[in-house]
Amino acid sequence: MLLSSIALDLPLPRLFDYAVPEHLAAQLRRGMRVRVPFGRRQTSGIVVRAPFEAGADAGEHRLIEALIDDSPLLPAELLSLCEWAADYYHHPLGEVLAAALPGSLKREGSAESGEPLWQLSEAGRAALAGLPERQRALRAALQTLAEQPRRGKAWAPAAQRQTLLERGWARCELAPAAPAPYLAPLPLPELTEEQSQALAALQENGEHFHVSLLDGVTGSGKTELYLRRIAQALAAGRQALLLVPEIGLTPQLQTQLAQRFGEGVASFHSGLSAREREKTWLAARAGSVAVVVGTRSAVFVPFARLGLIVVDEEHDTSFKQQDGFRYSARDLAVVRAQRAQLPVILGSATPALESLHNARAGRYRHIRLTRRVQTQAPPQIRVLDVRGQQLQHGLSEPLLLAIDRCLEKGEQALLFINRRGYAPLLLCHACGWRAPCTHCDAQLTVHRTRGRLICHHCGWQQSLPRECPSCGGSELISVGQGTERIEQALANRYPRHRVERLDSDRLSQRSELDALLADIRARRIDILVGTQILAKGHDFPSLSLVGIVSADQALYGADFRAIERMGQMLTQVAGRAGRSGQAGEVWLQTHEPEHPLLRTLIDKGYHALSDELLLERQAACLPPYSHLALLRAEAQDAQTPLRFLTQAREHCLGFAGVQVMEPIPSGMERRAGYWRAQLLLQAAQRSELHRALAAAVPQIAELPGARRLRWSVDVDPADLF
DNA sequence: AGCACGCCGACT
DNA sequence: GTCGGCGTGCTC
Repeated sequence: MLLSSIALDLPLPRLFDYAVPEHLAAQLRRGMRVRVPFGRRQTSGIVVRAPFEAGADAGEHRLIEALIDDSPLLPAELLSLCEWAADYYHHPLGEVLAAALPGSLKREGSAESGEPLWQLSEAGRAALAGLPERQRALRAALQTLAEQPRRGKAWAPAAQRQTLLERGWARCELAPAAPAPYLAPLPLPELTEEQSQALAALQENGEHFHVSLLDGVTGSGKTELYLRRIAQALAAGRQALLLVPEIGLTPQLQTQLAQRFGEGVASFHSGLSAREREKTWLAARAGSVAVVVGTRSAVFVPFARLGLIVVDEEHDTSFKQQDGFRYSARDLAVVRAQRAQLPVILGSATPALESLHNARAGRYRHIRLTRRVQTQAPPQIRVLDVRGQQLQHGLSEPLLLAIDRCLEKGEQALLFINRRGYAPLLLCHACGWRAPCTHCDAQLTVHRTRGRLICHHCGWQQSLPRECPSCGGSELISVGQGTERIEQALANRYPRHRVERLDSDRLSQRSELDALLADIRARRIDILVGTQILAKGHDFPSLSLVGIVSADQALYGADFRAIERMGQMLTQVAGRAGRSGQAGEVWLQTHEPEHPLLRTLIDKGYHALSDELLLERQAACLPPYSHLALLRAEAQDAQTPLRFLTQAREHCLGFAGVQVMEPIPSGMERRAGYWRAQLLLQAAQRSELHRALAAAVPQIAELPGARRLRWSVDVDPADLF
């Protein structure tokens, strides 16, 4: 009896073997979707192991009911990447595959795209001689195929094609679309000397696997180098994948891509409809789209002839999926490139410490761009010691005066504060009551324009109270600053100038963002207030002043990556200043002007900071000098997660080189009504950590309590909360 | 995850 | 007497 292993979209760490009906045996191949009975229902799955002879001990097997695809929906390269990822992240393969498929193709759904290519098999050639004269139609079909492979369906009637497949006399593959000829639009922007050298370095290993860390200050022209390398891939008849942190926020990049590659560019991100995503996915697979630009999940888009992967802003944490299947798209991009033997470029002005460490270790080629294309001087960060200073809504007098001067010169100013809303806390002056979220260990944020109190952790909201719910007092004060408050304060101070706010609250609609960015470029906006959204790759041509309202939050951050993040964010925001001709000034308000790491960043820059942080990490045995995995658990009461993790811990113990900490409540223990806890595993060698997880995770899944709570494995966690 | 089976509390 | 709560077990 022939069996085939099928991956089903279930949270179970195993495959299911089904019996293969005779008439399907010849056609069934890895990567095809099949319909199978499962329990008392029907579901669909993906063939992971092609038909194999059942061993003597084979138990009972139900029959595969039908094929959904004529040819494998998942190309071999992608399927094996998913298998690798399931293994590495210790996540069920069926769920990994579900994450890799666009929603509409997860179940049934026809995947007709491009032309099928039919070829005669060895068995078919052999059968040709022995086929009786009477079966004229079948003979004719076989004869046609024997002459040459055929595209499409017109070469034989459906019945005969079906028979050929069933008997294994023919195979049907997706025929790769012919590459569209790539014509470089002229003239291309001229490269600086430094850019030319970097481009030469990027080309050095040709089209084979190598990782280039393109480490270039903001404005040094990394994007142009991506475009050149992509153009080279296209000219060689290949396709390219460009991963970006958040696509909706980078319309400029989209425009540049469209200008350079025209219709050959397609995007892939959550802002698109299921239909649009499916279209891009299938077009890339068929080879009929040249460049795919997409967010995290685009790392799973199949390609007929992938030739290059670029990860822009590789340090960005949005490449890490934060729930369910917790993969890192940046890391998977490198693995994918390695397995497919392609070059990959990781680009950033502020590379992750992991990437810098890989570059130092010689695993990545480190290519640096230190000069800006348009201005000579990088912006100088000036520290504003605000201790004891009179602050107006968090803004100090010197900063306000700097804004005055900036506006007088007719230039634009940008105020950065990494907090949405009006104020992070509502406090009763009479009794000290603070507005809490009833579902989280957090305060509600005041949103004055909407007249609401909103929890930024679970989304819960209520209307803004007029009196204190605790004592009835009427003096409720907003403590601290958010973007709304800064916006309002500046609008009041500068009534004749236009002040706008840019944060995720304002970005409900894409058209709004476009209009806002257009207004900024046309200098219709004088002051822009916003969160880290501002740091992400926008060019503001006449921006001469950047004010960072406070850097202090990050300095007290509990996570071991807090300072690294702060350095990245401040460097990225500061990089917005002075992009065309003017030098630009950056002011940073802080209560900790002497903080040594803040000093390093300001006086010597991000790379000096990262050098120091790497030393600290080495001394503390933290990543990238060790490897972490976090077991997370949450339940509706406080004890269940800790109890579960205590049991889970037993299964993690006893592996050489792996340290298993005690389970502890998470940084914010209660969130969205759930009590959360975590268990940290640490190992000097990745292989040791992997060995422990491979043994422990299936056992943990079998724990009696495992079904009464939510739990997950987080390999290479982005944060320890 | 579904979807069953199975054994204890308040209802027509 | 039964409707239905969710604990436990299984799915090739």
